[in-house]
Amino acid sequence: MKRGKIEIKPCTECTVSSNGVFCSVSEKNLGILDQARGSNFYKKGQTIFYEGNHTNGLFCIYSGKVKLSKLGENGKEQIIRFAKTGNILGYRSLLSNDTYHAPATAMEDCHVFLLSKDRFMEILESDPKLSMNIVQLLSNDLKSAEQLLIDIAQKSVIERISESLVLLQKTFGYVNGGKTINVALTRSEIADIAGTTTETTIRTLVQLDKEGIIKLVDKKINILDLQKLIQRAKIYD
Amino acid sequence: MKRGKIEIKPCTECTVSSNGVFCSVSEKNLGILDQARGSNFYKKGQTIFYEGNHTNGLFCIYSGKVKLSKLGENGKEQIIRFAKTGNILGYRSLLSNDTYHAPATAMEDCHVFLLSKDRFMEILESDPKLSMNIVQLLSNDLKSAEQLLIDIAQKSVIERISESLVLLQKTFGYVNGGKTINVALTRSEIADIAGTTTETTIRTLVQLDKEGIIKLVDKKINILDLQKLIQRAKIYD
DNA sequence: TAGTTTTTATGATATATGTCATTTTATTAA
DNA sequence: TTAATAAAATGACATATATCATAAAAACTA
Repeated sequence: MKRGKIEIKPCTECTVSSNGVFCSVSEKNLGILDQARGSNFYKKGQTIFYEGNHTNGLFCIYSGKVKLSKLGENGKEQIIRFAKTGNILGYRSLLSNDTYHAPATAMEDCHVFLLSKDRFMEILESDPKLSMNIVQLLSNDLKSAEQLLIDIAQKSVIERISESLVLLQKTFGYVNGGKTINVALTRSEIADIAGTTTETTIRTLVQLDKEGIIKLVDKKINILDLQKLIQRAKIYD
Repeated sequence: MKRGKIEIKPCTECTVSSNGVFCSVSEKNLGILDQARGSNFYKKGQTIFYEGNHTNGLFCIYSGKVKLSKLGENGKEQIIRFAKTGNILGYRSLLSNDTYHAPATAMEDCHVFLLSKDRFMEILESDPKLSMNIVQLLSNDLKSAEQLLIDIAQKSVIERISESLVLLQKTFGYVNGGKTINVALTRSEIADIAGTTTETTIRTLVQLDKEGIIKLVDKKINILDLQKLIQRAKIYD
């Protein structure tokens, strides 16, 4: 963990995102954030918080990619959201005074800041712009969750898999401007986004490959025809 | 529509709920609400707002029951939430400056107050307690939506139908302390909660009836053994 | 009250997707 | 580099649930 190599900027000089919830916060409050924040590293595969743990603060991703999932009664995982550099985590549970209900797992090595609940609430109360940002964040999450709900309830597997790929490309983009989706996932994890099994996911990806819509190269997924993929996903918006 | 018979109290004397979002609002702001509110009646089956319509305000249910659904690409409906006396509607779209994404339909005759967006935002900005309530409301909605998502993705039909019945009983209670769920729904609507078809819903309800867990009397559904129903739904929380 | 429409009920059948088993291919560790 | 482990791929088969068809009952409505 060559921590010394990573240059970590203070919150007051943060440039990781242009539309994060803290972007509109005052210089003074950013200073408070700096003093209050703790810093954690997580290796790929590590759990950032466990389902059922009591909420102790807010996480802010400085680098890396995170998946938020939820475990069904049978133990099967459902991925409900992704988070990347500049995003915050844990606010849902924190704000409804709840235990965490969706375990977060590092999809690659992550550098994450932790802000205590008390300190966050303090800044939140003194900054109406921030609370408006949080409201918008929650609204958008709710909108996505409802959309995912209806997709899983009503779409076929190939539509859901296609949609999952579109979501991944929208969220993480391409590897330096190419056609390769900029995130590494196993087939089983893709299954956990689309709400299906690993085998069915493999078969479906192979089918999309044969149709010339995507190209599978090892674990990399290239999107050859995004328009067709969106069509296959029956996304109209 | 014997409107004269219904006694409508001003917001300052509102007693319809003890935990509504406006319950903690100051007397002064309640007065403003009174002056600002418009009043609408909707007959059973009428749509309160349509998907895609531009957001013009916030709805507050004075009496009646409402279902919020979402239409899939194939036109099939998925019910995502219910609202009843004291609940508010339309805040999700309003707060993310969006068109409505979930049409709301009156499940019985409804009396609904309408508050303009501007006036609501005005009160919201002047009342930190209110904005905190809204944050909590959104958090809870998000939690439920994620739960419903994983249920529909992973549970079997009988589990989902059982869970839907438990939800209905929790939300609307029993008809005067008895065993009859205090809401009238068609089998097709129950299917739209559980994310299945009308036929499968009918068969499943008959099965639960045969098992002695519920008792179907015309359109009324009686819950004979709530504990067993919860077990059947695989609800553990 | 009779007639029309909607809802509930039930059977027969189809099918998408899950499950289980096995092989091949990658990835990781020793 | 080899061994060990994990992931991907593919086939055979099972099954839950959808779909289609029809009938019976209930709820409107003229």
